[in-house]
Order: sequence, then C-alpha cells, then structure tokens
Amino acid sequence: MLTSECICTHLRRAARGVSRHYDEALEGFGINVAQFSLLRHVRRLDQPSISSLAEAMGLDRSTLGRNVKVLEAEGLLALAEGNDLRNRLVILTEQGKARVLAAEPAWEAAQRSLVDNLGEAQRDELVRLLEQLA
Amino acid sequence: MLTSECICTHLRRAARGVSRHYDEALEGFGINVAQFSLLRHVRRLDQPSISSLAEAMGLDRSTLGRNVKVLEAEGLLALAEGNDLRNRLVILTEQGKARVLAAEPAWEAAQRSLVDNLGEAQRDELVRLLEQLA
DNA sequence: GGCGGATGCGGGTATATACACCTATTCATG
DNA sequence: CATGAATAGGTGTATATACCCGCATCCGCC
Repeated sequence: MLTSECICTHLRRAARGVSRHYDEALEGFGINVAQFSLLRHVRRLDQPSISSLAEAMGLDRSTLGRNVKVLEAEGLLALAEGNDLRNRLVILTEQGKARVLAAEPAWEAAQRSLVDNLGEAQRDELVRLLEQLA
Repeated sequence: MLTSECICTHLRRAARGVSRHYDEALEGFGINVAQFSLLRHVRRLDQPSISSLAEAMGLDRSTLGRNVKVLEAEGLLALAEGNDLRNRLVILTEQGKARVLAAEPAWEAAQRSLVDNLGEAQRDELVRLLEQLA
C-alpha cells in the first residue's frame, strides 16, 4: 500500500539512479552531473555570490562553497571579490564555459534517453511535481 | 522551456529539500531519514546480506557497508556471519527495532504534511513516476 | 582435487551534503 | 558615531555516496 512507503526514500533512490545515468553519460568530460549543474547555474546567473548561488540551487552555503572549490581547483570556476568586502562572486572561466559546451551534447543524450523512456507528458508532470515539492 | 531543464538537477534538488523536511521531523531521535530508511529496509528484509540490501536500496555495496557501520556503532544494527564465510547478515537489534518504532510517528507526521500539500492523487502519481525512473 | 571465474566485502580516495560555530563586514538605529 | 543585529563566508565534523582495487571464499568443470 502506498501509504506505508516513504516518499523521501523513493525520491532519494530515484535521484541516485538518475544521477548515475547522467554521470555515465558525462564520463570522459571530467565532471559529474552535480558539477555540470553547478557550472550551468553559474553561467545562467552570471557571477552570483556564493549565497545567492546556494539559494538558487537549494544547497547549504557551506556545501556550495566546497563544491565550488573543487571546480576552482580544476580551473573551471574562479572567485572574485564583489562590491562588498564580505561577499565573493563565482565566475565561470573560459575553460569552464568550454567544458560545459563540450559536455552539453552528452548531457542532452542522457536527458533524451530518459525522456524517451518516460514520454514528454510524464516528463512535464514529473518536473511539475518536483517543483511543487520544493 | 522544459526541454532545457535538467531532470536530474530537479530530482536532486527535490531529494535534498524533502530529506531536510524529514530530517527535521526525525530530529531528537538520533537518526536521519537515510538511516531511518535503512533500518526499515533491514526490518522488512529480515537479515539481508550487505549485497542484497544494497541491491534492494539501489545503493552501491560499499556505500551501504559504510552506512551500516555507522548504525552498528550506535547499536542499532549488528552483523552476523551467514552460511557462506564470505557474506555477512545485517541484523536489526532490539535497540534498532525500538528506535524505528519510536521514530515512526514523527516520520508519519512528516509524510502526512507532505501529502497534505500534494494531495493523494499527486502523491500516487509522483511515486509511480519515481518508480518508473528506477 | 585443482584451477579459473564468479561472488561478497572491506578499504582507499574523492565528491556531495548538512549543521554548528566562528570571523569579518555591513547596516540600522539610537 | 557607537553598538548590536544582520549578512557573507569559511572551517570542523559527520554522514552519504560512488568507483576502483584487492582479498577471501565459493563454485563449476575438468
């Protein structure tokens, strides 16, 4: 009976499995799906602060700071000082932009194979439900 | 446009957020939702091996072994030898059973507040979609 | 009975994630 | 302007997660 099933457990399991699917597709580009997502968020938000980026991604600030550090060491992200002496801006380097562009077709293939298996209507429904959860 | 959104990112974000919701509810019981789920799986499967438990949960074997170790140190799980000298059985201790029982009402409250916000039809739809992804 | 593949696990290493706490800076307000 | 609250980050610690590799054991087959 559905009532006895933990929705959170289902979500976590699905997130793990789907992450593996995308990670497999991204193999060879030197980034995993979490990093791919982080890079794309930075590209979209254009020099966000650590906090605003964390907020946008629904991540703890400290988590995001550490994730950024990994990509900074790879030369894909850089940190610059903002107006405020407190905050720092996350910047997508040229190398970072190139890496995202290079990986995007593989990401798209992974996404497509998933949507093929789901159908577009169910994909939309899934995304809608996930957004409602957040 | 939905096509440009990463389903995996959505899933991961939702999993994080919902996990936080359940973790909050489980605060005070000394376990988080991942551990709660692990304990319940052990209870349901009744002395599974590490591998079969990992398989059932969609987790890597080594991950599961480490997660078990944490709960073993807390006295909630124990490891026994199976028929085979290779495999080990994961056992829910009396303390572990008691902990799950104690935490279950809090888990249920968290689940209920989530379902209240979602509606039962959408809950069923969500679970169905998540299972289809796995 | 021995040998090669299969199976079950643990450990090394790395990233992802969160919370609690600390520091530095900024801001609001008296 | 001084002081306390609010804000931005970093660090310490702990768990979650995965992949790779190595070791022990088992099993099928000759």
